[in-house]
Amino acid sequence: MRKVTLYDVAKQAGVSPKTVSRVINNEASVSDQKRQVVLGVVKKLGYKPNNSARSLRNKRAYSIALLYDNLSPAYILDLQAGLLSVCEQAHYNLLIKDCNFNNKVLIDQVSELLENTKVDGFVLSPPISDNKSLIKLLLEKQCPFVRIAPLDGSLISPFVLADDCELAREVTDYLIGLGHERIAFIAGDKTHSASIERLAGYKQALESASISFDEELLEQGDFSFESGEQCALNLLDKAIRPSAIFASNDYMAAGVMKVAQKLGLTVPNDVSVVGFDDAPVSSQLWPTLTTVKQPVKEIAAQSATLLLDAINNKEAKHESVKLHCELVVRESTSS
Amino acid sequence: MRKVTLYDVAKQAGVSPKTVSRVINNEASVSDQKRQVVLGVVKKLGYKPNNSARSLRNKRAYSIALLYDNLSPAYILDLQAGLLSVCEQAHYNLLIKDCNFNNKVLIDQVSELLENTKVDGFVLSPPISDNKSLIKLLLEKQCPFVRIAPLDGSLISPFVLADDCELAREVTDYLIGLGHERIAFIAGDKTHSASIERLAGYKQALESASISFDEELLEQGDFSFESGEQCALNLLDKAIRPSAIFASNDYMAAGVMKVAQKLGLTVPNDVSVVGFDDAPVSSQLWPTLTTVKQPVKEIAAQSATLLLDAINNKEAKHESVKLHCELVVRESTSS
DNA sequence: AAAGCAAATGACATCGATGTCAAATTATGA
DNA sequence: TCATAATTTGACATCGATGTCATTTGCTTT
Repeated sequence: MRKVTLYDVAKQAGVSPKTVSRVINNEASVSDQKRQVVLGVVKKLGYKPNNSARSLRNKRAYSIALLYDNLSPAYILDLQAGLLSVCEQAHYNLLIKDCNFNNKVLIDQVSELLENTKVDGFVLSPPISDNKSLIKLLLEKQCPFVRIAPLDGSLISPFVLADDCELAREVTDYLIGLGHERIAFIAGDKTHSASIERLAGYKQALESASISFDEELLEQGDFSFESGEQCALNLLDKAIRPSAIFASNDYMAAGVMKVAQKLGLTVPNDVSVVGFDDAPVSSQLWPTLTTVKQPVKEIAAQSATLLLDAINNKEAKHESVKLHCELVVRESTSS
Repeated sequence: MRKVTLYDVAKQAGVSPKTVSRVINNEASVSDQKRQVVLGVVKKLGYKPNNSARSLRNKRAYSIALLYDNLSPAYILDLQAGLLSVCEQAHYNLLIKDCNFNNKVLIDQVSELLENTKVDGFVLSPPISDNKSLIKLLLEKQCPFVRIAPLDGSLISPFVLADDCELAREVTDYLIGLGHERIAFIAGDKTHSASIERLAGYKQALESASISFDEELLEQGDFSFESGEQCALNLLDKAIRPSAIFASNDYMAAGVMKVAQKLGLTVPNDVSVVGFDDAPVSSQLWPTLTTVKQPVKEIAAQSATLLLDAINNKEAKHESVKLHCELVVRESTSS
């Protein structure tokens, strides 16, 4: 049983191959009648277009690439899963590219993907979403791309993000609701929009509750476990300890828990701790960590959808989409 | 500047396109003289063969697929990185396939990859490495594949694994060296060879040290955090507690730590804990976890190399490769 | 009913690499 | 030296889909 081609479909349907091609590609000038016939035969024979042939003719690879850097593995894997779900539907391939290297190499590799592999579009995950030289390149080459959680909210491309600010506000409100007033905040790497947004949400909540923002209670981390430890040391060493610490990701929160326990403090009795991201570690610690779950798969799926839109409809306007996060209350917080 | 094709090279080199093709594909019957000339021009023009055209003609996709199931995200990401490093060199694509679904769907999806995408080979990661129906399918279709850490050590395909048994022995020796005698073991999911091997190593070490194996000290987990908790509860509830617990992965070890701490025990003073895999969590706990680091990237790179060999040299004999793990001593163990 | 025009359709060439097979070249042996 | 075998080499067709452009069909309009 040979592979069915366009020609097989054409013969069965009694039309020319070109007409079948038109139907497959959803082109305009085909009569409804023939279109129906062709679609029928396509279904009957289980015809699937040959990607190699299409690529050859069209100079397109029918594939998109995900560029990522060393964030949390679980986050990256969820992104991949979300992208894959859409790509499979659309018969696109997903290429993955670990960009854990210097900028020059990144640019070279992306150029190579554009020129040789003819990748149709890119998904940039943070912090690559704001890589200036990369974005310049993609804009110059007019290659469609989508950014995930960019700092730069201009519509140079579609982008997708989570409502980090709102949820940070909600977390802080929740802590305030528990009776906390001295709530410390550990900010993350400034090159991620998430850091900025989460800090903003924290400040907003304080303001709504008329708690004045105290510079003393703000520490600057970089999303790593070690930075969490360091910041926690600074915070817990103060004359008057904060009664709650909100770290802007789970790795730093884990660092906080370690330091607290080392200092003989009990979480949450002596100090409440909150993280962000719902990384695996948040349910593998004791006490388990109250945190915020981002809809990472949905973010990725949306990104893929927007990207495919942009690829197949060059005139489409760029959109941005914001998705909802969810507070996950576990054991590391109490009044 | 148009893309360079075979024809451009042929013209410059003063030979026929077919000859260039022969050189590119390393075929035999080309005189050394012409071969040199062609290679020179190839380099000079920076010629890269067009994958779509090759695929179309050869009915091969120049890509391999990684099949994985929900193990630890960090493990999967390392596998991907190792595979990518080899694939990029060889100008192969890597497709990734999350197989987190039932067997029938898996088989369908793999068939689809074989028949439509024309994937050239597969890398099976555990526990898929021992999926009977999948292996049957691949053997029938004569599609090359490599298994990572299979239970079944027969050479139906090349396979790559880590020296789990030796390292489990080394870990146990290390604990014995610290003076421990009541060393408990938490086994992992039996469908992973790692579980079997790690248990074997543990038993061997006991035997060498003339410590008799005590059924009481063996618990059966499934690699999850929760199973670690459960097993730890069983173990720490005994009349005479074990003085050390060796969990066969880090997630279960994290579960053990949680339970120990909940019961008011101090790690490592009251009980030493060891994990396996060097997952991120092992350095995000307190105390940090003594564990074993597998060379996951190297395992993946080796797998890719063996797979590409098998693809490009159908007559090649199947090999198996075993790679070394490394004991990482951290804070969760003491005498 | 004839002319005029838009929409639908198809013939053919093409994308880039390679298999097939025949021609040209070189090597071998008598 | 010449016939014959072995090796190189190249002409041409082909993989499957689609762009180009010419042709046909169907529909207005006068």
